[in-house]
Amino acid sequence: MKKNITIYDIAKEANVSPATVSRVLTGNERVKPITKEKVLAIIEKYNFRPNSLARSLLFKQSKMIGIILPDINHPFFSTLVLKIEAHALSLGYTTFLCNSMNDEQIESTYLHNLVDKQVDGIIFLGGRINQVETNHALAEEMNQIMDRVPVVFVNGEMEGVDTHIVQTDEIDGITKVVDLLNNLNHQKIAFLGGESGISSHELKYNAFQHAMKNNQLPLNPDWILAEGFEIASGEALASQLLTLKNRPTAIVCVNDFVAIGVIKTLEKFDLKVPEDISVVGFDDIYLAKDFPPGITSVSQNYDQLGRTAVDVLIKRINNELAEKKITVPTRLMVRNSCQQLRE
Amino acid sequence: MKKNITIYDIAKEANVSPATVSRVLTGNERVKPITKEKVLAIIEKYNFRPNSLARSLLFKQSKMIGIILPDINHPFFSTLVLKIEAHALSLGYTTFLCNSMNDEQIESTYLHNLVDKQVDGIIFLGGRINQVETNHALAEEMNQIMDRVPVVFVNGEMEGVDTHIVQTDEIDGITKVVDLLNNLNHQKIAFLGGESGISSHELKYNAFQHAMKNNQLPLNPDWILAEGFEIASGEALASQLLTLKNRPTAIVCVNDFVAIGVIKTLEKFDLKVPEDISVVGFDDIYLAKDFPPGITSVSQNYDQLGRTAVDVLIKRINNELAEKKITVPTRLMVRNSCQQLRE
DNA sequence: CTGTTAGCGCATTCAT
DNA sequence: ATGAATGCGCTAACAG
Repeated sequence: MKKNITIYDIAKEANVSPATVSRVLTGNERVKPITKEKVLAIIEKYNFRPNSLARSLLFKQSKMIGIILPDINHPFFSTLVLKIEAHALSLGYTTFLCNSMNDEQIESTYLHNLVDKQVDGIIFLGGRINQVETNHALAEEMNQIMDRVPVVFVNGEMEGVDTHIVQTDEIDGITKVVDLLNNLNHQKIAFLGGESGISSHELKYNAFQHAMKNNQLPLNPDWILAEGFEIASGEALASQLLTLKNRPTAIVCVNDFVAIGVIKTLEKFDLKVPEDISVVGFDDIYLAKDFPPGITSVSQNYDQLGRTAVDVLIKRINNELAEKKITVPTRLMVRNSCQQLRE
Repeated sequence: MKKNITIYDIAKEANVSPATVSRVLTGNERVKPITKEKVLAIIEKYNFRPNSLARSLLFKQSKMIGIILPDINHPFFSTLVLKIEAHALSLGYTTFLCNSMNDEQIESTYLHNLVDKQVDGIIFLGGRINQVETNHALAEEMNQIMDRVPVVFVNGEMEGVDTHIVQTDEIDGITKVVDLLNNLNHQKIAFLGGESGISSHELKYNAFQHAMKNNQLPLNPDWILAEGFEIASGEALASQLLTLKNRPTAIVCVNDFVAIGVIKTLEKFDLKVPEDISVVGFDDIYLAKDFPPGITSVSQNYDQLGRTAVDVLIKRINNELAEKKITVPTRLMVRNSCQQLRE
């Protein structure tokens, strides 16, 4: 294309040394106003911008933060990423987004890619850090990465990997949900969705069991069905649930997608939500309020979650101390998908 | 943190020159197997990985592609980005995502940021390239960017900016929609959503007018309402439409979000979709099939759109010829939100 | 087959 | 206040 213009070119045309150009660029040292004007004019003229690769090479910092996540297409992630990006940008960092498409291989590739590109830190969401049984090889890899660049986990952890964690208080979230349903007189409550071995499911499921016991509500194994986090999962699970003679009066879903699938299926079977059956989701994706009848859900506090992750990471980057594990509170968003049980 | 390990460290420990290490790294030149083994062992031992910043500086290519878009939170963009990223990755490029949050200022910041970071090319979606009235200053800026790095526009263009464009055949998409409704005997058809001055609206609106005329259907100005691309826009517009005594029997929406808002509102007014009124969307976001009753929509062929954009850009990066403007066909996804008009 | 050297673009010493 | 020299980590010439 076109020859790259450098500070040398600017210097030559301005009859100064490259060092002087560099000085006006950074503003770190004094330059005589006249000289400065002259240099600035040439810079303007050629629309010159310094090569940030060269800078990064010199400074050993790129001002880039890598983000690894399973799937940007999921509202939970896209919303969170947006918050992370905005906050990072306000702090002078650019973010580098990597979709692993839930593939451990791609995850590894990106992880190394980011290190190669000299990102200053990495925020890791979902994927391998979301597995209850830590895969040893993956943990090992993670540790190697952390030898080079600080990493923050969001909503996950790995056995044998000692890093900083920012997490949603999923347990408290589910507890609030069960309490709500209990207050609405529901006793027959189902828990649908998720996948055994995935911590964002296990955490919630355990919290569900606890909360049910605490409220002295019966746990019916027939009403505990796990089979994914997608809309289709919700549809499949609801269909399965409806084959039972003894049906629950309320359904807690592992996330909003599953809740959407469940609601769709219930309506298909001519069961009204919330009149015939109450449904609650989790995540409070932007659709929760727009999907009829408006889904009661647990908000993950995206903004706080994202900001905190960035703040912790940047502290680590600057070798400052940071809390090892920060838990972000949830907020129950009550909408129209559940109501008082009618006798 | 920890001292960065370089090829010099590897070289010293292996008793070879840095050049030799570099050779085994790139594999471009022959190295005696024994030597190679030895070097590889040390690399392995330290888990060494070459600094890609240094490489990029040398090669004057970063193997990075920048993507600028208004909002990753919108399914249209997140889906498209996913396709772009996957294809780019398969071709050895990493993508650098930038959300402008629909702010021209941020858009500019990112644009320059990407150039500074020496991306090899930029894919531009939405934002300034989506305005019918090109803003001169922004076009100027765009041209300056293009002096340094090739740019491909997706679904947009700017007056005075001569670049490569990949676009969805929105006109044909809308035409298909009107033809469909016409075949279902609808004559009273509304067009809702969008924003005057935004090309993704104007294009569709004009196509709508044409198609209506071609089918000899009447255009009722009361049924043409534009006020945004969001779910809330659809709700507002539908409410407005329903105040009329003379109501349409079918509604074409500028996109699926608007369609969702419209359907929500219709149901709220006890109008059944499609029994009482037919609704069609655009984009075929993943929700279209899941939002009751299943929204008939026009698919943008995300995969083809994304791949083509990447392919064109990479051709430009490699100074190969590429078609200046490529139009990607749409596909009508017929679902349950419209039906034959009952007399 | 391998070592030496130079340079990618920049900012920062150390001189002057 | 400014210029010359150096090095960040790497690879491609050029020698040997």
